[in-house]
Amino acid sequence: MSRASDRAYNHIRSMILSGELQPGSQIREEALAELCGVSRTPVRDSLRRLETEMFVRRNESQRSFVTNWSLDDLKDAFELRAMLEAHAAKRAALRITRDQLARMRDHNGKLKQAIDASRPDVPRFIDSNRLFHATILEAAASERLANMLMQVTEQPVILRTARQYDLENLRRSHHEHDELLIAFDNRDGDWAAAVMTAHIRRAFHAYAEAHSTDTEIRKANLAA
Amino acid sequence: MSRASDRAYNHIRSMILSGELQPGSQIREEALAELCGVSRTPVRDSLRRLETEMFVRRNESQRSFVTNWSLDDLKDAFELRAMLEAHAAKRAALRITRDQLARMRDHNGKLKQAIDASRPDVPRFIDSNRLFHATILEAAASERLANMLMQVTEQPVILRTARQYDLENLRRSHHEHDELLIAFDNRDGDWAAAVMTAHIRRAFHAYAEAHSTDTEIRKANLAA
DNA sequence: CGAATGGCGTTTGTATACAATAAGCTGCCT
DNA sequence: AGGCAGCTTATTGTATACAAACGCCATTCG
Repeated sequence: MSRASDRAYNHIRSMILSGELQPGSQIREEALAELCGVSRTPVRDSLRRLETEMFVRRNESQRSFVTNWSLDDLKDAFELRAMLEAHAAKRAALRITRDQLARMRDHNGKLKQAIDASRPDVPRFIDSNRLFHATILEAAASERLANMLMQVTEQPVILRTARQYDLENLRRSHHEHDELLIAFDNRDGDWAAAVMTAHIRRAFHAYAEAHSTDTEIRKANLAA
Repeated sequence: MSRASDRAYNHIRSMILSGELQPGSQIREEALAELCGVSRTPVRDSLRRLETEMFVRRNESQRSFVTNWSLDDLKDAFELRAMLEAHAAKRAALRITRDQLARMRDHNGKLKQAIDASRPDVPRFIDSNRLFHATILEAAASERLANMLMQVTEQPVILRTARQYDLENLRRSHHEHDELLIAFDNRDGDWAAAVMTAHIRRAFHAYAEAHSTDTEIRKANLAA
């Protein structure tokens, strides 16, 4: 994508994710265009794209609004993600090359280093984690599957999820990755799929728990 | 969507599906705009949309081309579709209402009538089939899932698939739908998912067989 | 003779003006 | 007072002009 379009897309997306654009609020193309310093044309492109990614929705008369996520929506997205990633893992187990496997080991090694540092290095954890999963997707060798997973893997939500992991959860991730590697080594697709399902679903529950704590804290603050 | 955009989208899509725009050939926005009788703006929108649906792909320098499907690509799409529809069936089995169930029965009844006519009425079969599956999706109550399934359910491929079904395959579809209804009646999600998986995978193999026959006929014609 | 480079033509990207549509308001009628 | 009609304004849709990027071809230089 080109410069203005990219800028608009990233800008709008980050405004949504940061809460600068409130969930449920209306979005006007011209206002965004000014904020992004571009014309309406690339803004329109971005909105269409964000719409397919479900960050934005349009009402029956074509007005755009920031999507208001419910916990159920998130659960839905995670459920689909778990299914798709498990499928990817299964495919990957049957196709993965020595080189890809080596790279995955490397990523998981770096991930462990990030945890084992005196203070856990969360950004590094996140980056290694991303590369680890990206390699699986590469080994799965299905462009369609990759596209779909992108749609359901809201990087931002993931990111917030990881930030909220406690050390225990980070360690679990590392061990699950290790088990995945063994399953891959054995070319056992069903095993890989099962480990992956567990991996994603645990992540969701860790997120949901942190989220509900958040909500309770917020409620408490409001009550005070 | 609005008039010009709609027109462009449908026109381009049907030109791709009919083969009027050959797989692999480059697409120029202005040429399409003329063909559709609109300006480039709605054409661009349509191309972006068709790109996410994988009917069109763009090279690294933003030129657009009609996607050239391989049998493997189709297999991929069907595999994902089978997985997603099975998931939908499972969710539907746990949520479906009396009314939705009644409508499904009705659609499947009409489908049977279309088969039982003196000569099978394929368009009516296709329509009832579509409504049957749409009702499952409605009962599954996941907008995300519905969106994803749309992406992987190339109506046209489906349509050609159904056209190539022999009567035996149409009857099988009817019976599989019947079994799905029983699974739904029993609120047995796993049963429903299993039947659905079988249903979609059978459809794929029926298609692949017909397709390979086609290919052989074409080859024979070329050789002659 | 081959490879690099520069310019030209083609194609896409962006901005902007104008058209169409829908929402909201105002005032009138009941 | 309530609701509807018609107008006004806000917002999106479409067309078009211009800018930028890219590929292709020819020409030149090693």
